[in-house]
Amino acid sequence: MIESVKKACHIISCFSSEEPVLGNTEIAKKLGMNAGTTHHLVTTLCNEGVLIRDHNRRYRLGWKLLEWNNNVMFQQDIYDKAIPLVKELIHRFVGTAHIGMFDKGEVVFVLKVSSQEASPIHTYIGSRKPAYATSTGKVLLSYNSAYLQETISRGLSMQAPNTITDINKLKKDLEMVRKVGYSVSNNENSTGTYGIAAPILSYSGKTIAAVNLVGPVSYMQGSNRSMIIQSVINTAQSISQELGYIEV
Amino acid sequence: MIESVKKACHIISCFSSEEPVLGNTEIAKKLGMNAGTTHHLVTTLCNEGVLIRDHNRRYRLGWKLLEWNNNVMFQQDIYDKAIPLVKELIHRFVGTAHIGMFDKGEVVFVLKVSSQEASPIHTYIGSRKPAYATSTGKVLLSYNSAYLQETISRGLSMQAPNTITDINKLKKDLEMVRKVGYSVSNNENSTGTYGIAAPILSYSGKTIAAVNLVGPVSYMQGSNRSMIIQSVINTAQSISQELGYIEV
DNA sequence: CTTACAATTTCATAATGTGAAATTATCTTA
DNA sequence: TAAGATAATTTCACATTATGAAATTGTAAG
Repeated sequence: MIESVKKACHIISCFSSEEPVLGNTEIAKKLGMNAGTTHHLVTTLCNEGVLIRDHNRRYRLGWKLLEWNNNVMFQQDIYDKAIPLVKELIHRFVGTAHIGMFDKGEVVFVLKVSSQEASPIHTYIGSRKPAYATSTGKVLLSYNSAYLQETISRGLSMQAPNTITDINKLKKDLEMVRKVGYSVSNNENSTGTYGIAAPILSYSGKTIAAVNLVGPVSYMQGSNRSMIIQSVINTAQSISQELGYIEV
Repeated sequence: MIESVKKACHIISCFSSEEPVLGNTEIAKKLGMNAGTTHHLVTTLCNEGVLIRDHNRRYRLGWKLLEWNNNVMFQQDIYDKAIPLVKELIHRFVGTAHIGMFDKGEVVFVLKVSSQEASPIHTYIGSRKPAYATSTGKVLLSYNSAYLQETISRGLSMQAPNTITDINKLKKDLEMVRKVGYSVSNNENSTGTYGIAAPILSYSGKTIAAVNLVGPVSYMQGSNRSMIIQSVINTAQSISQELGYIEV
């Protein structure tokens, strides 16, 4: 555990959409660090292109991160192969599709695509939601008890009217997900939205990600609900096959 | 200059689309570092979520980078304001539009949007090209002599049939760019493509970025060439105005 | 011009990262 | 399946390096 590297990471994490520009002392205060130390770290990060220094001697995130990010994308085998398949989904129906992966009790969205007419959804690539409160998350939990354990240990809290906050109820729900092969999130994560998700399997048959389609409750529960479910499952299966998974 | 942070950055930069997965010793060799030291750094980066460790104990880039990246995006004032304007451009014409900014002798593309029917262009968000060989780059060079100096000092080399490799020729070209207010790259950067770029100015009137439209030589030089030029210039001006620049 | 606050630099000291070597794990090949 | 080869990980003494208090310089506001 190398302290200075850890600190450097924390410094980068200080920046957000709310606070895109920070001064040296601001950073130091936020992290409870000495201003001199902070300054050394910040200067190093500037030299590496990770931060950029203003003419006002304030700091912002730099280009290096864009470069790194692209490599995260490429690295995700799943990514390239999934894009066209997910796009098909949003052309067939109106809504927003995500691919989510599990990390530390949460779902991280690694892909987001919306139909032109879709109502806006508050997610973005890289953003996170509690696993137990999302359709993608519940798929991932239902196929991996270690994930479930990790999630439960962090506690369940109300996110929207129907969030499942009872552990036994959650386990029942996940059992059902395993049985039917898809998960549903109805007003569990944000009010008014309804998601349907299905598992993406790696070549080895392990559930490594989930695709979903999210839309307004009324639309998703409407006449083509069963068609949507089938399509989401099909998309997930196609992606799995692209990844080399062979159905038994 | 904090060594361990510098090293950590270099480790992250080791990963690329060609080598998305690396082992500890591979990294160490690539950077000429001790394997033990590398291991400590890599472990720290894993704990921070910047890297992910395989079940084979090999490493890939992690989620943290996605999170950070999103903040780079948000932070770019230019970004939010520019997207709708650039989209207009690619709806009017067929092609790929970029916004590029200068960094260390190169253009970094911070935005890329293509028309549905556009032929693929080998760029992506975060990718780089030599400044002297691209339309966006030449705009940035023509308004900033420090940029030009930096670029020249790194040398000019052939990128495509028409790349300008002579310093004086380049200077002449940049003079013209300043005069007409836009730049043209005709087979200078990749064979068969033609780009037209115009400057984006900040509130203070400084050229901070450039927009371009890229397409096949035949199309771009065709009947609506002058209309394209005018539109690119207009787009650039609209973005500048969005950023608070007031024309004198 | 003065005051106040933030950024930067300095420097002695303590803490921390370093790398050679040992150990353990994994993969290859016979 | 065992032996050999290669890679990952751990250990530890030492030297390097980061640390933070304080001094200095820079900047903004009144």
